[in-house]
Order: sequence, then C-alpha cells, then structure tokens
Amino acid sequence: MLCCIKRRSSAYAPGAETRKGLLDTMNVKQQLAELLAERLEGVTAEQLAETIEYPPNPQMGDLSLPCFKLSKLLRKSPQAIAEGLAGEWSAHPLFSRIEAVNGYFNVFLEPGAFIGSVLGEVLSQKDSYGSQNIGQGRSIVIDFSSPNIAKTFHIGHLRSTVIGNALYNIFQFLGYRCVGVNHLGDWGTQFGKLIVAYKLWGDKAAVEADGIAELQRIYVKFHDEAEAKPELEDEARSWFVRLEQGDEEALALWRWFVDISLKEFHKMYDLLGVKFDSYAGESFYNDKMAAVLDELKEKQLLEEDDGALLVRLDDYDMPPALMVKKDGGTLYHTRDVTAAIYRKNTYDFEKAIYVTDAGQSLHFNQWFKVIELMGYDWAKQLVHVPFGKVSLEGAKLSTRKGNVINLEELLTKAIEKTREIIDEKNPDMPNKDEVARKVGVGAIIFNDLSNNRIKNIVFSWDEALNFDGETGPYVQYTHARACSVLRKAGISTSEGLGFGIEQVDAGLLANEEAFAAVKEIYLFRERVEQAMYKLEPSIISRYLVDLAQAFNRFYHECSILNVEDEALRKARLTLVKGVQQTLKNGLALIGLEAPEQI
RNA sequence: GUCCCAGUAGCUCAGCUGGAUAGAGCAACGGCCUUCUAAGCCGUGUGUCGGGGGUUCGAAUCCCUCCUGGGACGCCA
Repeated sequence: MLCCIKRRSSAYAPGAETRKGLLDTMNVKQQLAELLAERLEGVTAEQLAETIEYPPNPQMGDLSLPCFKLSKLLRKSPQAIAEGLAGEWSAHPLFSRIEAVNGYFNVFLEPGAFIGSVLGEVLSQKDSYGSQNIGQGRSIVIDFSSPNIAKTFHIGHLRSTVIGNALYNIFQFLGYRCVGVNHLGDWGTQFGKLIVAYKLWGDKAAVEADGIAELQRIYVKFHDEAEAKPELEDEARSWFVRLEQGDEEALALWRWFVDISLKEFHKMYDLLGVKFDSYAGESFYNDKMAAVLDELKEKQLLEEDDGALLVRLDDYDMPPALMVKKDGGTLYHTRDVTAAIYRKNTYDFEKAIYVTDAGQSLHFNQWFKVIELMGYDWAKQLVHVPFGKVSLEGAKLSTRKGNVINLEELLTKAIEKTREIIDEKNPDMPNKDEVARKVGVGAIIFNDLSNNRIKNIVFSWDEALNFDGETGPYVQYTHARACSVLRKAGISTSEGLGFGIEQVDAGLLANEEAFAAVKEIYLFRERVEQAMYKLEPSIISRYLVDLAQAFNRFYHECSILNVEDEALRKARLTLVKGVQQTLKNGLALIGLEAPEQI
C-alpha cells in the first residue's frame, strides 16, 4: 500500500494525510503521482503531482499526465513515455483503465472506489469537509472594510468588506488563526471640517434621527460653501488642531460622530454577517507614532525636505514616502507603518493582509519598503490585496459629490425583491422574511465576489438584482432544492443520512451526471486551497456555480425519490447529501447563508 | 511624462504553474412542469483571445513592442 507522502513546503501543497480504511481519494493526483514516480527514474512524485491535470473532456480520462516535459529529461519521445507507462501498468483499485494518447498518459478512475471515498469523506467531515490544517494555528491579520466615520457606507466599501470577510473564513478553514481588523477612518482633517459644518448648520436632533446621512449632508454643504469662502478651510484646520490637542469640545463632538457612525456600520455588518476582532482605527495610533518617528530618525531613514520629513525611495524607483507634513502633522504612511509594527508585536502574524482598492498599490509598496528599510525581515509578510474600482454608469463614486449607492438601500431593495419572488413562487413557506434577507443579501455579496477582484465593476441595478444564472440565489436555490429532496426522504439535514457510506453501493453513481457531480465535490478542497493561495474568493463563487450546475443536471436526469431500486435510491440520496453539504460549506466561506427552503 | 493594472462571443466574465477541439452566464430564439422546488434543465449561433514580433514540441497564458481603457505619481486616505 502507499506510504506516507512528504508534504511540500509550499502553501499550495495538497493535504496528504492518509485516512484509515477508505482509500485516500482526496488526493488522487498525489496517489497517481506516487505510482508513476516508481516507474520513472529521476522524477519525483512532487514533480509529477504538479504536472498531472484534469483533462478537458471526460472521454480523455479523469486524470492525465502530459509527457512532453519529461521527454527531455528521459530522452524519449512523449508518446514513448506514455506507452511505456501504459505497458508497465498493473491493476489498481482506484484507477481502472489507462490510455496512451498523443503523448498524454490518461487515467480513468474506478467509479465505485472513487465515489465511495469522496462521499464518505463529506459524510464524515460534515461542516469541515474541505478544510485542512495548513495554518497549524499560525496567525493571519486581515485589515478590511475600514470605512470612514461620518461617511455613507456605500458599495465601494462593500468590496473590501466581503473580500476580506471571505479571506478570513478561508484562512480559518485552512487552520489559521485569523485577526480581522477594521481600521476605521476615524481621524484626520475631515473632522475639522465636520465640526465647523456642525457648528454652522448642524442640529443635534437631526443628527440623532438621520445619523450619517445628516453628517454627510452638512459635510457636502461644507465643500459647497468653502468654494466661495476659503476661510472655512482655515477654520476647519484649526478645529482639527484643537482635536489633536485634546480640546474637550472637539473631542466630545468627535466621539459623538464616531458613535453615530458605528451604530450604522454595525447594522450593515450584522446584515452581512461580518465580524471583526479589532476596531482599532487610525485614532488608536495617535500616541504610538512618535516612537516610530524616533526609530526612523535613529535608523537615519528620515530626510527633511521643505520642512517635511520623508523616506527617500529613489533606489527602488518609487517616490519618497512622506512621514511628517511641514505643519508637523502625520500621514497615512506614518499610521500604516506604526500600525504594522503594533500588529506584528501584538499578533505575531505570519502574514498581514490589506484589502483595499488597487489605486493604493503604490502607497502600500512604499511603506512596505519603509518597513524593510527599518530592518524588519517580516516586511515580506505584508501583502496588499487590491481590488478594482466600482463606478456608476461611468462616473466615479464620490462621497463629496453625494454620488454614491448606499449599501443599506441596495440591500433593502434586494431583500424586497427576494420577498416578492418568494410570495410568488413559494407563498406557503415559513420564515419568509428571514429567508428573503438571507437570499437578498446573498445575491449582493455573491455578485461582488463573482469576478476576479482586480476587475473594475460598473454598478448596475439590473445586474445586482438579477437572480438568474451565475448568481448567489441560483446556488442557494440549488442547495434548498437538495434539502427539499432530503426532507422528503425523511432525512434531517442536521442529523445526516441515517445510514453509513459502507451501506451504499457507490458504483450505482457511475452514470455521467452523477459521476460529474461527485468529481465536482472532490474538487472542493483544491479550490479552497487555490482561493487562499491566490487570495481570490471568486474561485469559490465560481466553483459553487459549477457544483450547482453539475447537481442540477443530475437532478434533471436522474430520479431520486421515485426509484424502485432501494440501493439506487440510497446511493442517489447520498450524492444529494454530499452536494448539499459541499454547497453549504462553500457558501459559508464566501459569507452566504444556506437556507433549507427558499 | 514615469509607473501599475486591464483588454477573450453582442454584453458581463472563466480559463489553474504554458498542454488536447478556447468555456460559462446574460441577452435572442425553440423545447421541457399529472413525477423529487421551472430562482431550474436541454437545444440553436457567434471568437483576427487588442495588433505585431519572439521563446517553445506546444502560447489566451511567458518575454519584447505598439494601441486602447482605467488608475497612481511629496505634505488626503
């Protein structure tokens, strides 16, 4: 039998624990690689595992080794290598048939063994199916969402929030200890403006009643008025100075603005199902920056230029990183460097991830370099995860111009629309409001996570509220559909099937549609790992669509409840359970709930 | 001007570290509910993979160059 496989050091290594009893099909690639490595001199199983791929067409097999690269190494033609492997092949319980075609060595899985093992795995691991312990408790700090106080939480912030949240879930699922940090924009000159605006045009009752919307209104008014009266800007600056110096009146207003804003943000986070481990925002670092500036001076990295202090980065083809303004004020760079050092000391992270829009790439590269120049070897553990901009019919979103799509409004509309669809299609369903919330919010989250994060998005109401095709509701619908079948078979989704995998004749699922669905279930673990490795939640979203499609094809092609043959019925129900569990696990990773009825 | 990112079907996008005939969804049209949820399934059609060069047995994928679009570029974050 196969012996233990040495784990590669790369984070991309597939999990390789061998389970007792059942074949470890959760690593068919690795198994095949092992097998072939014994027959190919000078080639390691690791190398082969990297080369083995899934053929584009099931007629070509389930796994394939292209022999072209080996050709040079072994000094034989690719086809000769493939044929050589085929000639030496001996019967194996997991791989039933092999073929040498045009330089490819193709392998067909033994359906019964493969299916039984995959479904056995899902059934036994349940909510942790697909998880691994790659992280082994090491820490990952994820800085995401980070909205600005007193500004509308709009669809621009949504991206950072849902991407960050998904990454948090994914890393946690893979055995990391995650620290989610909401680096609130709770400090800066805009508070000077806000204080001035409030004192001129503000009204306590109006702010209490309308919250951020009212703060937003007077903030926009400030900018309008300041165009004609530039002295307002001076006044704002002086109020910010008072705030920094701890002036009681300024501080009280600031705290109030923060409280009002947080109350609204929490409403959004509750709706989205997002949680943070820390809300240490910009203001948290106010008293920690001086020490860092001293350190920079000590390390002779600071240079004075026109009264300002900066770190030259000419040697790295970047503009200098400004650390102190000529008026003595600190900057974004100063706070980020300070925060990174604080987080390293506090959380001892293996990786610190910053989820922000791609426009900030230079900024991050600059201060990552500053950390490196300070002599911290962990500079390479800092990672910027950029995402594309959200625009609105060509126009950029701008808080100052009031040209934004309020997230609350968007979610409300999505929930309302979902509610209408439910009333039409499933009027007798219990908990209609709760389900409408899960599906409506899910549609919005999924929509934001369905493309590669780097893509710019032009926001469209029609698209955001479309529930057909590759959407969150489609995946949730498929999950509910699977639940419905299980329910009618008398199987509780929480308690499991009521029979074990050893009672299932997995070979009965060898037909095209069923086998394709099993193969999708099998791919889940790889996809989760890929999503982590590439810091790309959309890999999960797209995977879920693939899995849902495979299941729906199976569902249409194969009766489940209405089959006479008890063994076939059991086998199919097992597959339904496997799909339902995998959909649920995947949805959870990207922050969607999986209602059992919709 | 310099640097970064993107360019794949009418539209929105997948395409893994280079592998077999480039795939989905939307939109359009045509089928499928007396049987497990039709937010579903099946079928029909379209591609100079932005252009050109190069590396390679093999390029949508890697390199160079040009074009187009977006973004960034010292006292905002």
